[in-house]
Amino acid sequence: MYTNGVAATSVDKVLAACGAGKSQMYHYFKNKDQLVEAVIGRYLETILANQPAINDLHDWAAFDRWTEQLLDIQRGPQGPIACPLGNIAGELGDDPRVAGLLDKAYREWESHLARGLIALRDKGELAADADPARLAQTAMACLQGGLMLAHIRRDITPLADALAVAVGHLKSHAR
Amino acid sequence: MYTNGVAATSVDKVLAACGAGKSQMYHYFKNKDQLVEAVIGRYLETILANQPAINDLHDWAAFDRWTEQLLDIQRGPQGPIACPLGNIAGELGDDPRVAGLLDKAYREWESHLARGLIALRDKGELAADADPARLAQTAMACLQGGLMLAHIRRDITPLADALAVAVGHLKSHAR
DNA sequence: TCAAAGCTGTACTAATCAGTACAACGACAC
DNA sequence: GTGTCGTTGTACTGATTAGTACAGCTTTGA
Repeated sequence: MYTNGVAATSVDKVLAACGAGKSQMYHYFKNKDQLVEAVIGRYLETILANQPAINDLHDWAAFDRWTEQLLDIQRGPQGPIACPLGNIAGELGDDPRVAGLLDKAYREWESHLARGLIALRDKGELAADADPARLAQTAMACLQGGLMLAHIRRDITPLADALAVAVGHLKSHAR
Repeated sequence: MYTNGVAATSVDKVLAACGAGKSQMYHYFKNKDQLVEAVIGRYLETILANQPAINDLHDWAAFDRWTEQLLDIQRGPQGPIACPLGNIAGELGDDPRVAGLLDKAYREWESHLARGLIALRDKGELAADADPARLAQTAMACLQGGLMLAHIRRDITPLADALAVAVGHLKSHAR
């Protein structure tokens, strides 16, 4: 589903790939939509597991370490890879049900950034009137766009620049 | 295709929607892939036609008018809408052929921004060592991510903030 | 030991898919 | 008029789709 899209990935292909029978699929999932729902959940888990630095945003330098970790993932052998959630968003974002799930997933992702920003605010290193959730949302927008362009271009530069702009924007609220 | 994705939109549905027969489709297009190719071209035309302000980026204030125009589109009755090119990128971006077409389309889009930046540089209002193409690319990344989040959230804020950050970044190179 | 409940393999259906075959249509040159 | 070429409608094919039916398997609990 990540590589070829959700619609182009039939249930039969999924089952063949994992060596399971059809009765298993329809025993554990009501239909393909519910499978996709589980896939979205798995995407978020994988994404967060791949960027552990997002859990240690205790100072401003940690944000730089986080972006460096993101860039390192994208420097892999197969070139820049797309964000799985972004892929789903493009294909199924008009479906209100899927949009809701994606919204939740992104908010969870952003909450890690917001947590770091709140810690900085509590330490007096972020302006008291700064809005951590909104700042995190803006950073996520830059990250997502950078990922998408980097994937399409097979070039990490758009992501690197977008992340630099995003973190620069966060730091512009530093105290 | 824009609403439901490419794979979920059968050739038969397209033909039914426009009242054409199958022989017409396969007379003018070799196969569905070529139809998709034409759709991508049409997407770019529509996108550029919807933001005429991108052709008049003669001073810094014009960049603000351009972002305001983008936001006005998204303030429409049906809420924030996704970028058609971004949708295709999510579903088919792993296909090298499609990725190339999207890359070309985005470069064409960005070239309008770069043209404005070059004009500013020639007037001495942009730093001489600034890279217009790269700045345009970064702005596009922010724009794309903002569009995607705004669409998923049914809220224009992520796009507004991302655009503000993008133009702020451009202006940070002003002379 | 036995029955119930949970689990799985295989075969199937009806619908839909992209693409083809082919006859017939229209305009236009001569 | 007539033949040619570009165009179109309709019917079709074989493959694939999501989902179901059902029999048989395994585990569990008493």
